[in-house]
Amino acid sequence: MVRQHGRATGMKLTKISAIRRKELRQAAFQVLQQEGMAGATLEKVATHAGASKGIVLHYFRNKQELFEHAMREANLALSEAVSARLRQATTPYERLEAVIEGNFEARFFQPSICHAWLSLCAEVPREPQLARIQTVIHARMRSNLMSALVHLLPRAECEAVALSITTLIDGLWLRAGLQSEGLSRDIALAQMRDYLDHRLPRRG
Amino acid sequence: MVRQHGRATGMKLTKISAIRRKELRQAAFQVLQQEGMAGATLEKVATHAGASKGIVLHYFRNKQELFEHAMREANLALSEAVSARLRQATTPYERLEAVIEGNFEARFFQPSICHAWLSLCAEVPREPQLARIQTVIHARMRSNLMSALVHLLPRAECEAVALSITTLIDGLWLRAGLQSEGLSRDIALAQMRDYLDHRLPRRG
DNA sequence: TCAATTGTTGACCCATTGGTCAGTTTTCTA
DNA sequence: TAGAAAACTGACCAATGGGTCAACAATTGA
Repeated sequence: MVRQHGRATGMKLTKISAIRRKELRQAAFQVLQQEGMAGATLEKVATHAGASKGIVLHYFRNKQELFEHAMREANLALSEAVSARLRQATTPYERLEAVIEGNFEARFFQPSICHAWLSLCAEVPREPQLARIQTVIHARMRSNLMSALVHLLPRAECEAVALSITTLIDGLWLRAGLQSEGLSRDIALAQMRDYLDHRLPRRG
Repeated sequence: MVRQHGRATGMKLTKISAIRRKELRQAAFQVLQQEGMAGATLEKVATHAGASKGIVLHYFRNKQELFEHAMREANLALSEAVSARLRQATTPYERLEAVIEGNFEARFFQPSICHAWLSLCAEVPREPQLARIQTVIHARMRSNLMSALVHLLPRAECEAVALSITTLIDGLWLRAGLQSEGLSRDIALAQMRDYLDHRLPRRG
């Protein structure tokens, strides 16, 4: 809905405004992929979006706000991918798969994207806004997993397994961001399957 | 001559030179803990070590080299902790535990340290030196794990399990660096144990 | 003891960058 | 279609930070 998050004001939200903001958020994330947080300058973001530096600060209070929105935007895409898969899933196990496979879709699980993500994560401890977003992301991940796990495992184990799955996903993303050759999607998915096969009770 | 990069263990090494370098490496890592890579300026590192900016660049070519050494230093500590535990271990299972518990020793597994580590990781894709160090770290981790796993599992599964363990450790560190309250050591260790209990064949 | 080496400092340079602003162009609307 | 509002630009500013350098202090060793 954009409505540029709360910032109160009635905010008419001209079309152009919405479009430019989105362009800039995306440009910011793309620059992040190539340059990391250190090299992600306002000028580069502007250039990347085919605009001038001035306009970036016209739409975003400052650098932090820009990258905060970039993080939201990037997460939204991933989040929607998972939701879409979740909608197709009928059984608990399928819902588990939906969450996992959504997180490893080819268009997301790429070294440069993982790297951008890593850069954002590294800022989390010093940027309360980013921390909040991160919290939300983790909460949703947990919730998605739990809703499936409670039907597959004794209640007492669900929490731990949900955390393990999240941890594995994070760890694999980290690895993919670290190794330039990247960790292949197949290996990542195989890892996740291996975990589920051994941790979940046998089933048909 | 400084005999840079300690590697060639020749170790003539003026005393003062060796000491200063170590102080600076450590100061660099500490600043990283508090400020992240963005805020880790040469001036701050110098101040933190009770010296002037000039001296930092007297001992290290440039900022990259300084933080490269900081990463080496930090890793060395962790690495030695694992080695020490490994030396005490007799059975393969104990060796596994040594690696895991070494990676979660209380003095290492702290939010600020995990955070510093995260900051370093975020630079890896753009800093070939850091990438090399990271590669070495992963290689040693894998090797340590494999030497234990081959006695506990069919050969074909070892590689995957070693990767899973590494991934879990990385993921838990990441999480600890992200959440300010941090992930408690107990939970982290419980996670690892839970994984091993389900992935390794039953044993006495 | 006296040079030579090493350690150390602080001033200085320069490129970069986040952010401001005054003013110009485009778009919207009455 | 005029004028208000929004979009947009580029120049400018102040601060920061990496890196250089010349000079000074301490240490060493012959």
